[in-house]
Amino acid sequence: MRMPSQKSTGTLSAGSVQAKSPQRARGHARVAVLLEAAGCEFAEKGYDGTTMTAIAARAGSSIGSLYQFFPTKEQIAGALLERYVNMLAETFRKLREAAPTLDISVLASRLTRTFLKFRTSHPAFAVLAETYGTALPGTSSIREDLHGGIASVLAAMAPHVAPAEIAVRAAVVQQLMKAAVAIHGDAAIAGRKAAVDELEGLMQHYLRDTISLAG
Amino acid sequence: MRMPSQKSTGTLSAGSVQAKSPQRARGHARVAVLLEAAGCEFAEKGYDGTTMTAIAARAGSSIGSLYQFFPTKEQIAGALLERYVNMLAETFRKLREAAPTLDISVLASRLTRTFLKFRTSHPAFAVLAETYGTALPGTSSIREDLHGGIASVLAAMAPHVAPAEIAVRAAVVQQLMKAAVAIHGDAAIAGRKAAVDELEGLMQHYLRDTISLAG
Amino acid sequence: MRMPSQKSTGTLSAGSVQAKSPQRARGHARVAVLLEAAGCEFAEKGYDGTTMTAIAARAGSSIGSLYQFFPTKEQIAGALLERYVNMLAETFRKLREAAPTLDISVLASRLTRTFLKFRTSHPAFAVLAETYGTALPGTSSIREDLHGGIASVLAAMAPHVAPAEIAVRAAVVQQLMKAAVAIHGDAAIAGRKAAVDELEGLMQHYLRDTISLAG
Amino acid sequence: MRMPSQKSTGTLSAGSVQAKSPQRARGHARVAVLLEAAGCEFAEKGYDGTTMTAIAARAGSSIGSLYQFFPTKEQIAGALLERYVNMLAETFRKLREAAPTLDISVLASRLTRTFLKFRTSHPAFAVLAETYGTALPGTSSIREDLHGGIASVLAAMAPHVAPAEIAVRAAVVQQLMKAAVAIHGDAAIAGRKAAVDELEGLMQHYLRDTISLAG
DNA sequence: GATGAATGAGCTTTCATTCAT
DNA sequence: GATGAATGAAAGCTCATTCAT
Repeated sequence: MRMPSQKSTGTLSAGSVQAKSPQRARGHARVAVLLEAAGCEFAEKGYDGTTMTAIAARAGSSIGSLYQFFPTKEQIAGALLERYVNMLAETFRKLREAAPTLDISVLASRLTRTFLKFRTSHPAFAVLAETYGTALPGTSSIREDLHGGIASVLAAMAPHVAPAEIAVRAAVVQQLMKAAVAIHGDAAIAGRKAAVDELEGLMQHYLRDTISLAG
Repeated sequence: MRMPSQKSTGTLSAGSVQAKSPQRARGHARVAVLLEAAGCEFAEKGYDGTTMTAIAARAGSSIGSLYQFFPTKEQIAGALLERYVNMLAETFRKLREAAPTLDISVLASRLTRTFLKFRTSHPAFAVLAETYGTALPGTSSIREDLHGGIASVLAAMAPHVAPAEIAVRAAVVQQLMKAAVAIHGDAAIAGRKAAVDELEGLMQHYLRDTISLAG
Repeated sequence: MRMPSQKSTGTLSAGSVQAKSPQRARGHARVAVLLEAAGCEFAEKGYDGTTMTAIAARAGSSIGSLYQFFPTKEQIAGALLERYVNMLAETFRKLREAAPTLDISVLASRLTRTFLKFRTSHPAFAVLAETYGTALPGTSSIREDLHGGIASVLAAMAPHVAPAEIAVRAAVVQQLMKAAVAIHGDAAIAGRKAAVDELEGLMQHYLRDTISLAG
Repeated sequence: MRMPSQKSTGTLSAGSVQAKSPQRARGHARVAVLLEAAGCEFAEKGYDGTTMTAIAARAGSSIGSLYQFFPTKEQIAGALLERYVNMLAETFRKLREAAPTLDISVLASRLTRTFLKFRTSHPAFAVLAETYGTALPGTSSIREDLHGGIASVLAAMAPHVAPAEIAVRAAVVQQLMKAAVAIHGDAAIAGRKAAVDELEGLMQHYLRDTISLAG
């Protein structure tokens, strides 16, 4: 494992992850291709197993071009993760808006499946969240972002429940979502479809229980 | 990530992982110290971040000595993992024996907490399970071992339920256990203790539901 | 210019420059060869122009071997410089002991020529002293070491002169010595031999002037 | 140290260093800004430590713009050096004209201090002179230019002394001037002001000695 | 068996220089 | 002419593994 010379804070402060943003059309296109390639590499080889050379090669770029936009391996991971986090935030925003009108069974299904779909179509997310998920204590992390998104959905679903309680419940829901992903991704399980359904049922049960809480 | 020149199979064939079982007491002691050191390093630095040199140094041995017992980095991880798996198997064996006489609430608590304790006292397990958890398709993995252990406990708890159904339920229980660990380990969550309790309640609910299944 | 990741203090604290000192006969031999090769490379190409690869190649070693004993380029330079500083210190020690009995003209000659000989037979010294000579403010540097050596000789020569005055005179003598080296090394000067003699005369004049100071 | 792919001669052929003399005022201004920026960078980071990108950025230009005026890094150094050499030549010219009417003590002071001032206000000069000072044998160098300037002053001061002798004396004076700079720049020396005064005294002594030579 | 030295492929990163718009 | 993207050789450094004593 190689570390960049300039020690980073260990945080992925969404916003200014890229050191040098492209100023020409060609640059923007190149950045997109590079991020795409990086996503594939991270998904296939893991963070440490991915080399900058491989990313550049997969993107059809030279190594120098890669470094023009992403001066460290950490930063390309950060840019990718930022993108994913934004997508997830958007997803949760929509879910939150729809939550008040949704049947609990539908909401449970959405919570279980949406994340599952996301992870399936963006396999690098798991790798990067794992690598950068455990940020330094006191730092905002992906886990917290997710937790906040889920909490907002739960709050929309059960507006009378106290925020502190919502926070606890959101943490549990978050883990149920991860559990669904894990089961889905585990090829070894014969009845994994059935298992995901079970988890959805558990989610439904838990959501109903949450709603039934006194304000 | 550094790879040995002669490509390995990538599998951790549990059983005969150690290349040379030490015949003498000296050897046994050395192996124990080395594994202990490796466990600490893996837990602190991750698999890729751990170097053979660091393991040897931490164990007070020379690099040559380390290689005498564990010819590759993979094998030292394998030996450690094997050890952990055996400990877990033993835990599940005891739980299985006790299961028929245990109250569901107690069993739910045991399932939730035992794994949690184990992961806390053996932090390297998570790292190694993560690294070698997703083995090549068709290979026996830690996940399967765990799954089997849990299934045996569930079978002892609910003998009348069909094996196929037990397998599905075991997968879900396994994820609930992981969820408990994740929540416990996440320092950012304020009410993490409450969240673990919630999960335990969910576990209990799920176990009761499992027992209530028709045979 | 490439910088080591672990920022150094910028100081060459003589004593613990090498990270890993050899513990076997073969190691000692290798270290000697490596230092010799490094000296040649630094002398020929300058500090920045010298590559670790080139040093290893010149020493007939692999790059890994070089890094086993000198983990950074800075450290190999430091080890070399330390060696040179020790040699110079020894030279000045001898000169200091002889100073009381020496004729001024002889001492002037010694001061002028000895340094000149040293620089000629250790051409890397100039390069390294130049590179590391300007240490951070408040840090002991080669220049200071030299200054101290010269001051001790002057003090032995003129024991009645105040230390503060000696310090000033030593600084001037030091520059006269450097001047001799510079002239000697400058091939473009036709009468460089004559010029060195002139400088020696100047040195003699200055030493006499120093002795004639009131205590 | 990075070298261009097409090997250069390594020489700084003073005179036509700039590849494209700007025809317009805009260009002249741009060149001045670029040289100014380059001077700062060289002074702060050294020759190898300075990057073309950094120069362009400091000048508020793009890298492409920089290369339009200075096709290589070497050439920008050359242009800067040429400028410095011209300034020094001018200084010496004035000094030579004034020399016949000047008191020796004043001349000694001028020689000692002028160079000192120059180096202080143009810190990049030292860096570049160091880097390109040791040119290939047979090439005109900064040292020679300086030497010539000093010799002309000495010749004006002591017209009856033979040119060969003047050359030797000029070399010594040149080193005394450098010595003054070195002492002045060395912050570690407590009594550096006193030391510079000493050197000035030595210079005076030497100039008088030069004048007293038989023709 | 124990030890430390040796090896070298491969990694991240830099930067002078060239190109296309 | 001005700008920023593209290029790739080369540098410092790491570390799993092998060897010799």
